[in-house]
Amino acid sequence: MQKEHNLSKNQKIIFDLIDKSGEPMKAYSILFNVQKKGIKAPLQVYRALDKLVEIGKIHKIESRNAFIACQNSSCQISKATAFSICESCEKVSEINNSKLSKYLSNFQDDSGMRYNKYNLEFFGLCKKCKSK
Amino acid sequence: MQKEHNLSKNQKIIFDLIDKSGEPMKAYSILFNVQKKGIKAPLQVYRALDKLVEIGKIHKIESRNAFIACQNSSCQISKATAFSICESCEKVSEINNSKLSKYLSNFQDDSGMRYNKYNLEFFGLCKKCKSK
DNA sequence: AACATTATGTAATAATATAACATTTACAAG
DNA sequence: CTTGTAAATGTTATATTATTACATAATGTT
Repeated sequence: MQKEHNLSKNQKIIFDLIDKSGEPMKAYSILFNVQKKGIKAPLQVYRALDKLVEIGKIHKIESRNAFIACQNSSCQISKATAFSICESCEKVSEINNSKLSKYLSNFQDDSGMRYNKYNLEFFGLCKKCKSK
Repeated sequence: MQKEHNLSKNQKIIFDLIDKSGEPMKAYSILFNVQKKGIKAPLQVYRALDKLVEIGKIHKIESRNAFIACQNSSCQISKATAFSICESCEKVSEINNSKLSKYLSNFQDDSGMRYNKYNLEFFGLCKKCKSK
C-alpha cells in the first residue's frame, strides 16, 4: 500500500504541473509556470522538487536535468528507476519491467557488492522518430 | 582493435589530468588545474570534454556532473556505461561486466524496442564506508 | 501550551554549461 | 604544393542550473 504523503501547498502546485505536463520539465520552466501562483524563487521550486523526489512522486532525469512524474503507481520510493529517452524528440518514458528491476536489484559486481539503488537511462529513437 | 585517436593539444592535457587523478573531476576543477598550461576558458574545457566523451576516452557521471577516464581498455565508444557510486565517499568505479552489458544491450522494453546506448548508475556504500 | 519538525519567503551568489564570432591548424584531394 | 574543408583553438559574454544563509510561519505531537 502506498503511503499517503500530504503534500504541502508548494509541493502540490509543482507536482500537479509536472504530472499534467506528462513530460520532463526543467526547474526554471517550472518556476516560470508557477509564478502566477505565488512561487517566485528558484529555491522554492528546488525544495519542492527535492521533497517530491525523496517521496517518489517524481524522478529526475539526470542526463537532462529535468523532472518527470512517476508513471508507476506501485513505486513508493524513487530508488530503482529506468527510463527510455528518445535522442531525437526527447520523449521520456519510465520503464516498468519487473524482470529488469529484479535483475538490477540482484546484480552483484565482481567484488560481490550489491546496490539497493540505481538509475538507468536508455537512449535511442522512439517509434515515431525511427519511422521518419 | 581500438582506433587510435590522435588527441589534440587541449584534449591531451585534459585527458591526462583526468586519467592521472583516477577519480571523477568536475569541469571547473579541471579548468583550475589546467590554467597554468594555457587553457583559460570554460569553453575550452567543455569542448575537449565533449570530444573525449564522444570517442570514449572518458565518461560523464551524470548524477555528479563529473568526468572520469574510461577504465575499460576495450571500450571504444562510450555508449554502454555502468558505474558504482559510493554515496558516502563518492568513490566511483566503472563496472565492466559482460553479463550485465549483454543483458542491457539485449533488453527489449514492453513495446519491443531495443536501445543501443545506455547509462546505468548504481548507488550504495563502498566496502570501506560500509565497515565504518 | 510547549516543543519539534517541516515548510515557506527572500536575497544573494555559486556552479555548470553554451552562444557567437574570429582565427588557426591539420590534412586530404586535386 | 596549393586549395579546400573539417577540426580545433581563442576570447568575451551570457545562459542555465543549483545552493547558501538567514528569517519567519505553519503543522503535528505530547
